[in-house]
Amino acid sequence: MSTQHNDAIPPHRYTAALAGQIEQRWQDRWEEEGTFEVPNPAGPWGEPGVAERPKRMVQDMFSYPSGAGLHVGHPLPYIATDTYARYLRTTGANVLFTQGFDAFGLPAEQFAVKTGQHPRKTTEENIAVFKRQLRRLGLSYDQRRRISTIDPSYYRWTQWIFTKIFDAWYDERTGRARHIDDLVAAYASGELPTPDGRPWAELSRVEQADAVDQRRLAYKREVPVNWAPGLGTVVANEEVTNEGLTERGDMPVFRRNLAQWMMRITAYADRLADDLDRVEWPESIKTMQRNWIGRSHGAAIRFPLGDNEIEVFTTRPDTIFGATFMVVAPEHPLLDQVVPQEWPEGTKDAWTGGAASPKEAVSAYRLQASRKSDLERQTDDKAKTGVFTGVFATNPVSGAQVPVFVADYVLMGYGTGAIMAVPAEDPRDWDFAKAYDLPYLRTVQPAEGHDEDRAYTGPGVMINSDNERISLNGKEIDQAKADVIALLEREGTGRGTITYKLRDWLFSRQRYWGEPFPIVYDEDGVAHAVPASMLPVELPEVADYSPKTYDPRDAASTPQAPLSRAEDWVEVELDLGDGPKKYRRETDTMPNWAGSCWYEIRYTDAGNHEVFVDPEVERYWMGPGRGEGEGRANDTGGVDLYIGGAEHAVLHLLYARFWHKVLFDLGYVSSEEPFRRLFIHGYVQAYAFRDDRGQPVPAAEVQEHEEAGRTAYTWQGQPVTREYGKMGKSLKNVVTPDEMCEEYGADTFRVYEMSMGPLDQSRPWETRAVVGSQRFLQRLWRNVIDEETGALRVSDAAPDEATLRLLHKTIDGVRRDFESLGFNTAVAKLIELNNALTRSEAPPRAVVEPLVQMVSPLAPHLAEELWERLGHNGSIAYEPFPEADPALLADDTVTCVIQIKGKVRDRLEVAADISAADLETQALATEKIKAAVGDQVIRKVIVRAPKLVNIVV
RNA sequence: GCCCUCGUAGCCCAAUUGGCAGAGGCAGGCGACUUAAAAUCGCCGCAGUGCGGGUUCGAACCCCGUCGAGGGCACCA
Repeated sequence: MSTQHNDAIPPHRYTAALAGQIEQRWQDRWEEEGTFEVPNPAGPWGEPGVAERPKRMVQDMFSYPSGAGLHVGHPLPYIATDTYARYLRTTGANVLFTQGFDAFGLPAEQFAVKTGQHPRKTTEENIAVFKRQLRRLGLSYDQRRRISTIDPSYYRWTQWIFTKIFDAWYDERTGRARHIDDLVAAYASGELPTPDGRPWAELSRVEQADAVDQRRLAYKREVPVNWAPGLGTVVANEEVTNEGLTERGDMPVFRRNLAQWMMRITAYADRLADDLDRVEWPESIKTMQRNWIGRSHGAAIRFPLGDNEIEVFTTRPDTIFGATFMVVAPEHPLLDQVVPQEWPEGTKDAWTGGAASPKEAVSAYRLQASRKSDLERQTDDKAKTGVFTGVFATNPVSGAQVPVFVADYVLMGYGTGAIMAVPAEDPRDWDFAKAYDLPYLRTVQPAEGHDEDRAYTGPGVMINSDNERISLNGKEIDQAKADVIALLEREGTGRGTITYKLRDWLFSRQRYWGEPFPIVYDEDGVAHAVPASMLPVELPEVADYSPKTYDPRDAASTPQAPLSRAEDWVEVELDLGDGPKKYRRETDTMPNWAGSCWYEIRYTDAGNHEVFVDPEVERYWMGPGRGEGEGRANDTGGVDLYIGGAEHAVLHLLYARFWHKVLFDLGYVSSEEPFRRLFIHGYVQAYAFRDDRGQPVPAAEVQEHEEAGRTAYTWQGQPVTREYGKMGKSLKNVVTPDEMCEEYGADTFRVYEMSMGPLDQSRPWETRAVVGSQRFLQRLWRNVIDEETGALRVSDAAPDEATLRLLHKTIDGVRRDFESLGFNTAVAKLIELNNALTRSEAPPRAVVEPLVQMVSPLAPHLAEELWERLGHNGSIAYEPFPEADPALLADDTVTCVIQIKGKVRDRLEVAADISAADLETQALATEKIKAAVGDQVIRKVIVRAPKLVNIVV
């Protein structure tokens, strides 16, 4: 047996194996000692004096414990928040940092349907795998605060919040939510009219309940959904293919109206839009939310049509003189009343769809449109279809008679389901006008060079827009809008309006693996909230997790949720205050979003089983004016730093904001927003390689060659092509953190992830480059520890001037980088300082110790180990971050560049505090400059002392 | 189609935010150590910032146009 290989490696080298031992040891110790458990000002984890301590709350978005485990992309944000949290602890802050699991959801349920395995079992197994993988990375979570949405002790409070939303209504007069009792009182006193205007006392019990339900923030309503009888479930729009089949199983989908729980998020549209101005989020995400809310100011305008009228919504009332026709949605109710028997005079052939009469044409078109799913109507290519309805309406401003069409590019669900079509200024109307031989009239002067064969949507002045009642010509668009609205309101033909794209949130799911609703129905079908004392309503065991399925083509069938099979659970006798009575439980469950709508609040007080959060605890961690919010005007409060991916830019972040605002209105939290500062991270992506048949080949086995000056790739000798994108099993390019920890150690992996590039940018993974981070940590180790003997190498001698200056510059720079999440540049500065020390025989302790401290947020295990070997007893985690000495930051002399017309011509060593006049004199006097200027006339000299002089000749 | 990011050396990325294009890492080359190799250490950078214009004394950075990559939304009147 040969031991040559082992002999070659010094016994105390920082290898992956040694790193592994060190990492394991410190992870155990942190856990035993509860190093990262953080106290609260009150409640179960309350400690005296905490309320006065500065705090920070740092959080990643929930992770979903999928069965596939983690790849190297997943931990990127976790390592970043951990590094940041660790840095914050060294600045004296009380840091709340933990992580939990968003563990309800479809994948576990589908697995359960397939295998009969209880979703709780598979989910908990997945969570265990995740926890093991994450533990190995040394993330400094407060383990006590880790929560999982599937725990009854958590979803008890999710249900409780639901009952609070159910028991609330939005009072438009005050612009906030109030308890439902206030609504009953307002109805009873006549302060608010009942829905049909009759006095409250005259309504029956069921009618009263109905009147209240109509204004609840959580309410039940018949809404159109995608019903797939073959699957027995309702599917989301994105799960329906272009062919109108389900993505999973290719089952037919039918549009059906079903009673579903809804959340009245539209009541908060204005506040959700306006408060974006008060949070520190990336502009791109704010824009996406604003677009999603889609608040648009426009006008509702009534176009007379015989004895009837069509009300349209438009954002461009200024263009009303250019409205040459109108379009209504196929579902528009007016079509049932106004379509005549015969084509009127002036009907063009193209308008009729080949039908003998308008009635036939319209009903044929409506039938055709009804067969399309929403998605089909939207993706059906750009071709516009429609038919003439046989009627003309009157433009209330210009007086023109305009033909009315029905077309499915107008949606019943938005605005009024009818538009005035202005082809000259709207591309969709333009397309329709071209297809159906309709005229256009420009009312905004197009910019120079505009293609005459296209609609013009840009700015300009109004043209062709005047008559005896109004003149818009020559005015800007905004002014023209205001003028038209004023005229409409004066003449009673329209009004200025605000509409939103945002719709109420469909909150029901016909699934098993979700939170049960805390709702029961009495014998009249009236819904009652389950009182707090009876929560949680636990998920019952069922024999079969799948919903009842039907013949795939049986459109008339009705969904039966999996919970409805648990009959013993559904039928229940409760005493809700008026004696024991029989009730039926709601059998829908909540959507995946519910658990992630408030988890940040629960993190702050996860051990409290009396309330969902102690108000004092919430105020401390999330209240306005604290942490990052200190000194901020009009601060909203909320988590100090929330990091996540852009895929949650709209839905999760909007829903969580909505719940938070309701809780704020009802007085349960002091913060107005859940996340004061948001940071969106980039993705770790990867190259994938395909052979000539387009099949992915294992990326790790692909070889790189130089071929005719270009890089070529081969796998097992055959050429393959490279593409860039996500990491995934099917692309055979997955690299896992486990492999990296095995091969290099967790600290190396952490440093590499942080040094790859800026956190907000995506970048490709390159295993080959990880060794650079390992070498850095090895050099650091070697600067402290002798590889042969294991002895300390540091000296107590004072560092030289240059090293000392470098140290203080590094401290200053690294601190700034940590503050701004610039971990890649922080690592570069630390490598530079470390490299400066490798030249030294015995590196000075006065430099080594601060270096180890600065490395500790990035490579915490190694830093703890070195800190201990340097003779310190406690953990390095709370050692105060080194302070930079300002006197050592400023150099005595600097290199000044001298430019002529912006081109560098000479350099000058000058004192850092040189005056502008002296510098100019010196610069003009150097030989090179004198030669370069020659006899040219100096027109101007720009001096930026002490670094730059620019001479303009 | 619309919106948001990003294009700097063979590759990943810096550049005190309008002032010397190069901090750090990978790969590569040369040298030292070694019988040799690995490891380690030292040294080595003419890419002018995707492309075309503009503003400026001065542009990687600001503006306009254009091409490419990634992400998001989608007939929202």
